[in-house]
Amino acid sequence: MSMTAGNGETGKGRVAVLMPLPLERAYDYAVPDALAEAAVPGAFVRVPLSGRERIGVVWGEGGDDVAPARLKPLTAVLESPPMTEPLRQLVDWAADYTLALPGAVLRMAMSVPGALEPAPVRTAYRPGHGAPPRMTEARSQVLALLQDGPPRTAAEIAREAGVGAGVVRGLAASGAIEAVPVPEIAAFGRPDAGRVGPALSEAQGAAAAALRAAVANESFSVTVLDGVTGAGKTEVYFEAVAAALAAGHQVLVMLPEIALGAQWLARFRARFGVAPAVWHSELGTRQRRETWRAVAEGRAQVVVGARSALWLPFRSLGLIVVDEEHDTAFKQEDGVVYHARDMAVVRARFEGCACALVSATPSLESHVNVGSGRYGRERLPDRHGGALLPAIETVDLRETPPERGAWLAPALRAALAETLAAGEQALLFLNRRGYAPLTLCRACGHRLHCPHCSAWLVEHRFAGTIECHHCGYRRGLPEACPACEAADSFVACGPGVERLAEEVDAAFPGARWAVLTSDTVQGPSQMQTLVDAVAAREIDVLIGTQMVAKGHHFPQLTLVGVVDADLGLAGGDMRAAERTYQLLHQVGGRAGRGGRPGRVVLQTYAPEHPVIEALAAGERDSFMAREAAEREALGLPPFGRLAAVIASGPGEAETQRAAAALARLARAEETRLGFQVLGPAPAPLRLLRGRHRFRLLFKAPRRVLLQPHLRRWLAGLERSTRVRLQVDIDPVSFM
DNA sequence: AGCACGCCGACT
DNA sequence: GTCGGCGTGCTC
Repeated sequence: MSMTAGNGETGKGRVAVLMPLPLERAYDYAVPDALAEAAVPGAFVRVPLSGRERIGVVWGEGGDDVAPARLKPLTAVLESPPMTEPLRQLVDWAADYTLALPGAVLRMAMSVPGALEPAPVRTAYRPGHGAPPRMTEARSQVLALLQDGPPRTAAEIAREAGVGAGVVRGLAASGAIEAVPVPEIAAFGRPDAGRVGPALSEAQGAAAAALRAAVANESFSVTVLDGVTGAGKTEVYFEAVAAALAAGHQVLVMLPEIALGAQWLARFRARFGVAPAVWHSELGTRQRRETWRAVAEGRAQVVVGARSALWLPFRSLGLIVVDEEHDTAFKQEDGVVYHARDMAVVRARFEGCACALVSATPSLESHVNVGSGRYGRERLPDRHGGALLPAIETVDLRETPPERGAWLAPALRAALAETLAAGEQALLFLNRRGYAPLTLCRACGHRLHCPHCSAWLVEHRFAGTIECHHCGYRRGLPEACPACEAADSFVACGPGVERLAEEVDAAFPGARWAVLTSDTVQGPSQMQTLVDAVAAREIDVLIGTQMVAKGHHFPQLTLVGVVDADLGLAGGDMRAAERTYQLLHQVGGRAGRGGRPGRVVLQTYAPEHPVIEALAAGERDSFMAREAAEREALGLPPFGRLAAVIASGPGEAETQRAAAALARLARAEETRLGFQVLGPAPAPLRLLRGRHRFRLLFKAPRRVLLQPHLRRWLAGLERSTRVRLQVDIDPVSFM
């Protein structure tokens, strides 16, 4: 039930209401006297907007620029707990920082259909007083089921008793079971903070104590928890989770979606006795609604989720954990462009709580923040439980190349043979989906490219298709070359995971292999099936893209072969080296757990590259220091500021004109402001989904803020309305 | 985001 | 002569 305005009562007050719509600002509404008390800042309210009712949030005092006569009154204040001040501050801050419309940011914090309506009432059944005219096997099963346990819905009864829906209907009609309304309130187990955790090593104990102290402070702090894969970081931050729970606070744990699997949940359950609430893109509407409500009402105490969990309506956060902190999946690239790790730190600041950034390979940003003293750091030096770190070898492909038409060099083949002979498991890592990255016509050299993007089509031989990896375009491999009409003339160039599987199959007959990519594994449940198959030793060789690198542990795996260690370095953006280091380190971390020493073989054409040398020597800190020095010299983040603007539109010329016009506006003030404007240049993906794209890059010293000027220029820019301008503050991708 | 208003092609 | 395409503009 919600409070509703009585007839014609109009109070004198007015409030600003922000709506989850792409509007420039909050709109003012009159507050009827009857609602004055309930319409506090943060309250969810129902308001009229262009003839429809909308739900918005009271954002503050109204202004005086809209004439009182034009104001419409609030129609209702909803029962839902008001949005807390820290979350409202975060919405404002994020909109200001990313140049997004505040309403667009607010949408992320309340885009849960139905969550603000009263909990729907479902019809459940319990044993009634009547007796069915005729007793059947199915009917007695239903009655027996309902004798114990709570009332259940018709669908639940049918499923649990293994009977048809008609049986339930018949019993209800006869009065043998009785309908009762049950509000839809999902139960979330209370994690037991008092349970005794696993024994911690000395280093773990020290790190856990530091994190517990940070939580106990009940004030903003950021701690980087830095430890190699298998060092037991999760158990350490679980201690901080326990401390926050014991103090009566909620906890948010953010993970890249792909790492949010059964393994993590099982560890949580082992520590706290129940499963946490989970939040990710695959959640159904009902679960979303129930979880959102449970978080807002404080019934869900720990939420583990992907980046969108950042916007959940926690009442009282005591700790935010960002696990795999370095992962670029935390950067949202469409809609509101933001980095969930950075935004998590900001939320912790507004909430006045502790934040832990967890990684085996912390981002350069975190390294620098530790160095400057802004963040604390706890290190875990060793693999917990005595497992040895893997030995890393490099194979110089210039000296010992694979056979023609093969992609595994002799050394890696030999290592694979040894591993298989020993009855152990191996992982081959290649960050390329499909059969081959490029398919061309042997007769005329024509390359198959996407009709909507400036990208090659990738052959997926297992599926019998060619696909664009950027827009989802897909078709069968043509019989004849579209250019010269030669038949059966296509030839695959370069390796993809499918081609690798073919090679493994030919070289090691009888070896059981599986390919793990986003094509073969669609969601958490399929991932779990595969992880279980590996654990059950039903698979000898796992062949995968970066999906294998994250979050899943394969205890029997003793060999990791990186087929093309140079792959990530080719693009050459400022984070290429850092990212490659993180990815390969993480892949290597899959090897040799559970007591067996692991072995990592890196195939490379550039063994002298700093990334490869650092990986082979295990010299992470000096590598990161070098990277930092390089970025500092160039004035790049985190030492300087960077913003990218992508202009995109259906027409190439008008798109370029808009980008050029923005560059002109900015260049007029370049010197005065200390900016550097680069571009416009065609984006690496110059055509995406039928839109032409041009990039501009704005660089500034750290002390200069880019946003106010960008905002000014964008507002004054004359352009075709077909051209969209997307701002990306602190860009991660340079495509 | 919706939804209405407003000017140019293929239908009864 | 109309129905309907979606470009443009507005919502307190």
